[in-house]
Amino acid sequence: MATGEHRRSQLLRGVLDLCLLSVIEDEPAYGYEMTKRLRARGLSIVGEGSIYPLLGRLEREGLVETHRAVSNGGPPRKYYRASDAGRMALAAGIAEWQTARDAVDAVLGLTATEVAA
Amino acid sequence: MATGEHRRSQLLRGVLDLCLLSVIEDEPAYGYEMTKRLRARGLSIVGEGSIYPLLGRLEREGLVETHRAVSNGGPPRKYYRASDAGRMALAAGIAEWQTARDAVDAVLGLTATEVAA
DNA sequence: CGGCGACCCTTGCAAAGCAAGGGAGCACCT
DNA sequence: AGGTGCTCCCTTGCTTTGCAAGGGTCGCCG
Repeated sequence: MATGEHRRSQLLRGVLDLCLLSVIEDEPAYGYEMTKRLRARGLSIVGEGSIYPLLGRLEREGLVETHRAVSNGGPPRKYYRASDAGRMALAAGIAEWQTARDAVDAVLGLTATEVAA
Repeated sequence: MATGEHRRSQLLRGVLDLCLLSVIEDEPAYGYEMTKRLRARGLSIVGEGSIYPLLGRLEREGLVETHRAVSNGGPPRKYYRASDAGRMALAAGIAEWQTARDAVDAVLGLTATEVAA
């Protein structure tokens, strides 16, 4: 089913970074855990391969700060937390998302009232 | 720069084809006009270069049917209309979109029990 | 003492939107 | 009659971005 799984990946384009920022804004986390959090909140298809490069980019752009801490069983964890710039970028990104989302809803004829089924 | 206009392009990933299908489901249209319709409904950044390749793919996949008709001033218009498969794909795609949209909203903390705008 | 699970990271890949470019037919103006 | 401009169609390369696959470290349990 390329039509199903695959489209969902495309839909995450341009939002995944926001999701990551949002998740660590609540409280810092390490990569492995972020995938679990995302999964728990409904984004079920996000794997590690997707977020580590992204996390690296966010760090490079100064949107997140990192620090290391040991774990009880495994290599040291790398914790990520949102920086001030990260929070601002998140807020801006959320605004963009809302705008785009509403526009798409409008085009698709989903303008309110009707939910599911 | 990259943060504003650019992100919006990314957000359209995987939805543009649905938007096109939706627009021509209302009533058939030719490419040039679709961009206007999308623009009128809030998707302001969609250019011709984006939709013609996409339209070609939709036709190749049998989701749209086409026919030619003369215009009063210009080359013959190529009209596109949704096929049965196209309507089904649209319905399926809309469902995917809703799911993904809700998940993203949840992660971004926009769940907020209906702001009822 | 060897394997397993938690945890980190990198390298290719493919999809998809966009900018830019190019062309044809018709009407109107000069 | 000839030029100019609008409508309309289509193609080629580029870039971004998420994903699959693969590999590595560390500590604990069997």
